[in-house]
Amino acid sequence: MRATSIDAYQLLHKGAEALARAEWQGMRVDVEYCERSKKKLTYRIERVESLFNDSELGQLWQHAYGGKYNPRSDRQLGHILYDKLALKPPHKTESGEGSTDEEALRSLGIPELEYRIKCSKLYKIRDTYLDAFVREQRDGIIHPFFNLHLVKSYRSSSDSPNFQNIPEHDEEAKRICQRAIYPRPGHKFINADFSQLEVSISACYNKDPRLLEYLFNPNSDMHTDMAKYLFKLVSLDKSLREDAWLRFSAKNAFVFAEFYGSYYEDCAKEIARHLQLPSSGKWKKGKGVLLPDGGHISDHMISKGISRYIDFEEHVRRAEKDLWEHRFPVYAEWRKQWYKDYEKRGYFDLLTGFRCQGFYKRNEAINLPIQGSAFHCLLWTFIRVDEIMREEKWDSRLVGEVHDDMILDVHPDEQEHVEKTIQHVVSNELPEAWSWIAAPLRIDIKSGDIDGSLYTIK
DNA sequence: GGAACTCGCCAC
DNA sequence: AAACGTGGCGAGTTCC
Repeated sequence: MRATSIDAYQLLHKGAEALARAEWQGMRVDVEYCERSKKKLTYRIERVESLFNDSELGQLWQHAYGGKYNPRSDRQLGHILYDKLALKPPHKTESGEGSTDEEALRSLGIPELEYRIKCSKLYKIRDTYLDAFVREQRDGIIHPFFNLHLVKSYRSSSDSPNFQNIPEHDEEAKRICQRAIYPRPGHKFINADFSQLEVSISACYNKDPRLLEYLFNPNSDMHTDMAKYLFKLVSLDKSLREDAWLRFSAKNAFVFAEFYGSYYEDCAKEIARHLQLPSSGKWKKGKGVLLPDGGHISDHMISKGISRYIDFEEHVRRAEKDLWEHRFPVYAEWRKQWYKDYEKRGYFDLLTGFRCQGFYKRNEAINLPIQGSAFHCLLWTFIRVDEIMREEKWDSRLVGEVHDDMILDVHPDEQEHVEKTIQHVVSNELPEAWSWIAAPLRIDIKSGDIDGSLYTIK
């Protein structure tokens, strides 16, 4: 890829400078806390690991490997489970070996494997995150790098330490890791993230009227609508925990998967996994996740005539057809034409002024411009906020970025002004600078406590 | 003893 | 034919 305009070149040049200033600023690490937590984790690991070692499976493994026994080795575990005990692997890895990931171990139904799963999670927190924070900090400050020259899709990446993969979804991992990072004394973190940025950007490329309608109407919600179709529901209230889960499945295992180029067989399998229903054979009553009325999803699906997995797969096939033929036909046509044009010309152009030339697989050619341009919106905003920050001599600082999300270390007295400035840049300056932006861009701002860690942001 | 590989898992 | 896109990184393992 290369920049095809001065503006595009400037975006990367100024972006690199603005990100370098954020790197220079850095974030405080509570080193003492990290060391305490690492010790605690080590104790917990020892305890859980010894429970595993004493279990039947642990004993068998130790006898098989003797002095070479290593409870952290996936390969040894795979050999014990799938060769020695001749269990059937629930699924295989890329290279065709029996998988030993969490899901595979779970579905084997061997209780002591829960100890092994727990240990892996604790090791991950200790060795990937806390270790890196301590190793990378200088005088109590980490300076994560934000790179603009490494990623195929012209997003950014981060390393040393990687600020872009700090746990967010696993509550325990999130708490332990995010409590290590602090703003400057007397300051607080704020988090400004674009809501559904990639969907908005895809609409800028495909101009699908139905997609734009969803984006312009804040009361509509395509994931709720899709969930109703997929699960044959008359109504769905996403404020209810059970319904929210169905919406989550429709969104991530179907809508986004399809948008990224997946197909109905894989989507059906993934949705079944979300629902905790088998991906083969007949579906029995009283199985799977619960519905708000207290019943099981399997009962509901059976009552709607879907009593076998293959019936469900067929239903998802219809949903896929419905998605592309009725809901978003213009989007579907754009994908077809976009790839056809790329095959003919050997390159494609991003709306942000970059030309991508070379070999791209179909899904890459379709996804890359969307991912890239979405990140470029973040970068443009980051540069502009950085510029205003310096012009107006803020005490507040930009400190990081996670693809569609900016992190600032702000002085409480400036918070209101900082937030207003960001909103102004996104809703006024950015659409004015880039007239191709055809969908509304919204940014949500969350705030941490004064002297509070990343974990306090909400 | 380091490079390169696989596997698994964290993020968007 | 492929079949969900983009990364970083740690541990274990194998190759040279």
